[in-house]
Amino acid sequence: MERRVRVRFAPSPTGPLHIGGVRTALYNYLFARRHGGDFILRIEDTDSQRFVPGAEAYITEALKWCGIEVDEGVAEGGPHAPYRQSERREIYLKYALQLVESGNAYYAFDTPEELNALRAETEARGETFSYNYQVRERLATSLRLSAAEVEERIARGDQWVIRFKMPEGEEVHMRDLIRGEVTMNTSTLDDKVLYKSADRLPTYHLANIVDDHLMEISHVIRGEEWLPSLPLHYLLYRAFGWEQTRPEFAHLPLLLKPTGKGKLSKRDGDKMGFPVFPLRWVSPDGETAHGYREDGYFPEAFINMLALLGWNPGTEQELFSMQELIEQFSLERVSKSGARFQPEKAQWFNAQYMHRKSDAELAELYLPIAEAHGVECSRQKAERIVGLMKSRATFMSDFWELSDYFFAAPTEYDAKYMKKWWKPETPRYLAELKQVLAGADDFQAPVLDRAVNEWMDANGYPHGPVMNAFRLAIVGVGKGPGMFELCEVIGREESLERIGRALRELAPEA
RNA sequence: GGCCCAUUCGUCUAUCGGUUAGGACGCAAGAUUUUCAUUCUUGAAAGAGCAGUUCGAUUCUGCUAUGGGCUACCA
Repeated sequence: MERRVRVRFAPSPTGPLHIGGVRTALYNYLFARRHGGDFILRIEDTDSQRFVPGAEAYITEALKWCGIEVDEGVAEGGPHAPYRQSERREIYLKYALQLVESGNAYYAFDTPEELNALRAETEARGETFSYNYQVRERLATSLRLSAAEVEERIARGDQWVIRFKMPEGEEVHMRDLIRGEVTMNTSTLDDKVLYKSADRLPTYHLANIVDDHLMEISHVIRGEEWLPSLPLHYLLYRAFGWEQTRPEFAHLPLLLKPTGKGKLSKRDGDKMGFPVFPLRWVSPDGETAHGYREDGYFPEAFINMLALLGWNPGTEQELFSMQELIEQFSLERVSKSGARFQPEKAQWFNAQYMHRKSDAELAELYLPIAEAHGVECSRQKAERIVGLMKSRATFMSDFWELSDYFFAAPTEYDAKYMKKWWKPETPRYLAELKQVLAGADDFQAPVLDRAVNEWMDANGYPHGPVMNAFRLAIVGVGKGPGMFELCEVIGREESLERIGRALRELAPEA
C-alpha cells in the first residue's frame, strides 16, 4: 500500500528565512507536487528565547512571493491544526511522560549553572563533556533519585527537564534517500533534552517526531545539519512504537557562504554584494538586509536558480518554470555535496527571464519607474521602450538609466565618442540629415531607414560617420537601440530638436 | 578533540567500469549589431593524493589530505 506523500517545511521563526531555507521549502514543495501529495507549513517556535516578532509573517510572505503554495499550515488551517508548535504545548508533555514511563527517558534536575560548571570542569581536564550513559547515574536524575524524591522536587517547583536515555553501544542503521545507508553508534551520542519545565515546551527533537507522526508526514526533507541527530530521531520512533510509519529521510546538501568558509548563515547579510534573503528584512532593532524581491529579481528567476543549486535534471535544460520543475524533480538527482552559489549566475537567470517576458508585462512594471522619475509615459510608449531595451537590462531597476534619453535630450556628449566621430564635415551631415528627417513621409522606423539610407547613398556619404554622429546628437553616448526605432519613439519634433541642439552646442561657429 | 557527511574546470554540474570527461555561469577571441546590449561561433579551464580490486578506473574499496556539518534546557 502506497502511503500518501505528505511533507512539511518546518522553519523556526528566529529571523528571516534565508535562501537555504527557501530551497529546502522549494524541494519539499516540488516533491509534494510531483507525487500529488501535501505540503505543510509548520512553525517550530519551541525556543521562546530566540523568537523574533515578524519572522513568521516574513516566512509566509516569502513563500508566497516564490510561488510555493501551502496546503496545510498556520494560515491555511487543516486537519491537524494547530500548526504552530507553541499552540500544541499540551500535546508534547504527554508524549514525554510516556517515554519516561516506558524507561526511554528520565527526569533531570541539573540547573544550567551546574551543567556549565560540570562542563567547564570536564574541559579543564582536557575532556569533552557529554551528558550520557557515563554520567547520568551520578547526576540529579530520576535514574538515581527515588520516586518519592523526584515527586517531591517536582512538587516544590524545582526546574526539571526530560532527557532521552540514549542506549549504550548500539549501532543504528539508517537510510537517507540522498546518501544511502548511514550507521552511527549510540555511544557517541548524548542524552538530549526532550522537554523543559521552564517554558513547558519540548525541544526540537521531541516536537519534531511527535508532530511528524501526528501529521502523518511521509518524507522528511531537511538540511544536512540534521543528519547527526537522525539516530536520535530513529530511536524516538522506536521508543514510541511508531517504526511502521516512520517517514523516509532526505538530508539536503548545505548552501555554503559565497566566499570564505562555512555554511551560509543569516548573519552573512548583504555584505557580499547580493542578498541572502528572499525579501528585504528589517529586524526589530532596525537593522535591514537586502532581499531578492526588492533588488529586482523576478521570483521565477530566483526559484529557477535555487532549484538548480543542488539538483539537476540530468539534461542540459537550464530554464524551468515551476510546473516543469514539479514534473522533473526527484530526490535521486539531488547532489551530495554543499554548493556555493554565484551571484553572476543569479543575475544571468534574471536576465534570461527579463528577455523572455512580454513587452506588456514589462511595461506594467516600467510605468511606475517612469512616474517616479517625473516623466509622462503612455503605456504604448512604455511597451516600445521596454521592447527596445530589455536585452540590455538585467533588473527592472536598470531600465531608467538605460532609457532616460527617451524622455530628455542629452545634457552632455560623451567625450570619447565625440573624439572618434565628430569631424569637420559632421555638422554638414547633421544639417542635411535634419532636413531628410523633416521631410520623411511618415515618422516610422522603416520609412526613416529607407529615406536616410537613400540620402547617404545618393550623396556618397559614408554610413559610419553619419550614423554615429546621428547617435551622438540624439543620445549623447555610444550605445542604445537602433536610431530609427529610437527616433520613432521620441517623435519627429523631438528628433529634429535634438539634432538642432547638437549643432548649436557642438558646432556653434557653423 | 570526537562523530558523521562530502570531494570532477574558478563556480554550479553531467558521467551510474571502457567518453577526445559533456553542459552552464564567468573569462578571452571572432562574427553579427553602421553604437551598445542581445544572439551566434570558437578558446582557455577539472577527475585532491596514494594504494588496492579489475583486462580496464573519474566511477568500486581502503588510507591520507581537504572542505563541511554536528557535538546547547537552539533549531
